[in-house]
Amino acid sequence: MSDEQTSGEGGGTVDVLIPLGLDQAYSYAVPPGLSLKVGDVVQVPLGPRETVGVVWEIGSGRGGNLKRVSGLYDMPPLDPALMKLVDWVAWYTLAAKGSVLALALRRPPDDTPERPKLGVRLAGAPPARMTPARARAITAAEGGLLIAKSALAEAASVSAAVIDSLVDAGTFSIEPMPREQIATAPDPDYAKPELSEGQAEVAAALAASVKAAAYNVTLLEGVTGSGKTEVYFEAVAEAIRLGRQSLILMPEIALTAQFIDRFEARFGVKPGLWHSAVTGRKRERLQAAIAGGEAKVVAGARSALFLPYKDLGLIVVDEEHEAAYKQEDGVSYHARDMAVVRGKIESAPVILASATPSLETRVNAERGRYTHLKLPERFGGRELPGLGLVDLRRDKPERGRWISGALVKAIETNLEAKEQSLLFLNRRGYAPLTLCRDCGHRFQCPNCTAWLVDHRFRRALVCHHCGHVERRPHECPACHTPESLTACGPGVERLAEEVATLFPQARSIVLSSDFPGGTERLKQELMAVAQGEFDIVVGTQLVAKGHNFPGMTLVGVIDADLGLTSGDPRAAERTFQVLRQVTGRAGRGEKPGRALLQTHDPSHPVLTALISGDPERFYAAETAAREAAGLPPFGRLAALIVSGNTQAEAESHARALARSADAPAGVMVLGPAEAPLAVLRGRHRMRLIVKTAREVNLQDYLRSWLKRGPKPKGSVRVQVDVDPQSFL
DNA sequence: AGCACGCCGACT
DNA sequence: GTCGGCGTGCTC
Repeated sequence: MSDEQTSGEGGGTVDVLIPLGLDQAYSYAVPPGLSLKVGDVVQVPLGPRETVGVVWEIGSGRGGNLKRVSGLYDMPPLDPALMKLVDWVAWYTLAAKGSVLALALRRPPDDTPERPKLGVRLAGAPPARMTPARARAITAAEGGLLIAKSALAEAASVSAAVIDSLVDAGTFSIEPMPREQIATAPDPDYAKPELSEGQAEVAAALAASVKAAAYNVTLLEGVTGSGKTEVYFEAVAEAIRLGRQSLILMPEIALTAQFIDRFEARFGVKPGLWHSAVTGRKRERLQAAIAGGEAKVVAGARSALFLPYKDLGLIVVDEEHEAAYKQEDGVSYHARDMAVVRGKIESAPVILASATPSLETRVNAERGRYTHLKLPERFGGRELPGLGLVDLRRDKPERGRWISGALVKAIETNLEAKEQSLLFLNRRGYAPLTLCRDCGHRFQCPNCTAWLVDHRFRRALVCHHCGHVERRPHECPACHTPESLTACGPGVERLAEEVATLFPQARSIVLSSDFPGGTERLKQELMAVAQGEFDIVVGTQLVAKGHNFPGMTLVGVIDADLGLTSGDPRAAERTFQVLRQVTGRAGRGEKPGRALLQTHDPSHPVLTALISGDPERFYAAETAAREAAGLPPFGRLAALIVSGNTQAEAESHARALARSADAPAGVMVLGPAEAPLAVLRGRHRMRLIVKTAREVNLQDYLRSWLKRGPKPKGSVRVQVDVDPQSFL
């Protein structure tokens, strides 16, 4: 009888969860001779075909005519902790259990033998006939090291054929490459950093929590340059010393060469890297190394959360406030919150690192759910930039100009001192609105409610919301007056025009995601800026993070009010974060920096808090403003995304929820502005803010609502946006 | 995820 | 008249 609970013998039944959009595990009969336990990966018939699945439960199978389990895969069973995570994430996100399992389940191993990569080595005499290409290849191969053929071809900028010919000539020998080391042990004492007293203290506290091997969450807050990474690396080092695994989660874009270099400099080897571009065999081998416990440190994007760690001793979520942690298609989850849940399940400490923590994380810290550690100083004793406001109501640029007198002066001073300036305007294109001088016609997107943005360089009007593009006509489409169209408001392109007029002698550049020539060129230009090749940089959000510009001593924010009035309940928070980041670009090198923010509302709490340098003030002001506006307080918010085939349909579903008799209090319907991707795919979404009383179990409520609700034509998906741990 | 069923537009 | 578009539903 007790055997029934631990294993499904021949004649019994098992419930198998299949990694598809199914919410229930299906029951199958266990064939004679097979013994199955929970977590086993099996093959089962599903409809006309065979599928992989995981034994989720034993013996609760309904009677009747069940299909049989076809077989057991020769692979390690799913870890109970991972199963628990799948159950929890499915419950929390209201996603089908099977879809969540799909995130966690490894593909059954590919049993075709791995073909070793071939490498070449300089081994013989030069060929009888020497050509420039051959000479380059030979030079590149000097030193007698074994080099992958493709890498050598790339390095010598020759084709693979040249290398092949040199192999035939006997100049190169061809040998199988040794398997790339995927899990070389990092050395916790490879290069210990020099930490300030304050940093060492925080590092010691983090290391202690790793040693304690218990769940707890620490918010590690420190401005850019305060040494956050160095400090959490000490926690990672401690985990390595204990022989346990660490996961460093980061936004996909942050998995850069810079981070890897820093890791390698600290630990002597690269971390295991997990992101969407790691595919095929490499992915399989890394998974195996993680499951086997050989991979000690994994740095990965959000999907790394569902990897089968053997002995997870630490989770770090770098840049915890980043929106990239939100998965919006398929299973909709916030990786930071799920990381906390995984930490809880695995009894591992979790570190949330950020220079600009999100409000919900602050709330959790304030309530004592998270420990709050701060790194106040910048590393090397560098000072934070001085911040100042320019009141545009007094210092008003002339019509069609956007740079105030005070800012012009500051730029001039900087130019004379041969120091760099950054003008920040978070608006791509030339002008955000185009209208007809004659009849007042405004160019609006045919799909959305957004204005079309004038992109002069591309000679087009573009909707930044859904991607719609049209030609900029020469006459007004409404009144047909020729050449009557006029640009309203500034974008970075227009600002660059003004810079060229005001400072014709300065070397300037515009950097935005529209940069002609793509990401590669953009990277080169960022490098050029860092090397001081430009005097004035005009840029969007893109310049706010990542690259360090040591020569940048002035940051001018053209419109600090931008984004404060957008109706999005998180607008103020995002503005605060981006302004803090971009003003932090000033004075990262030898010389101190300063930042000037142009505003029409100098007493705005976001700006006064920013100027004060104390983020807590922003948080306090934001909380008060919310209360005054009748918005639900932080920590009691969740967002529900309702989608339908049309916006009207989605809206009506959303209203139906808001109206239903037992709905949680304070449901608000917001516009679809936060879901540009969904709009791109032709699906309109609504975002609801749901306020709950503490007693309401939001997930269970929504789940039941979805079951009995007005069966929508489209799909209803739920993303819980804030308040991750209230039901933990 | 696949695969079947089912109801409206341009074609041998 | 049908071929086929993909929306919807089902799989123990």
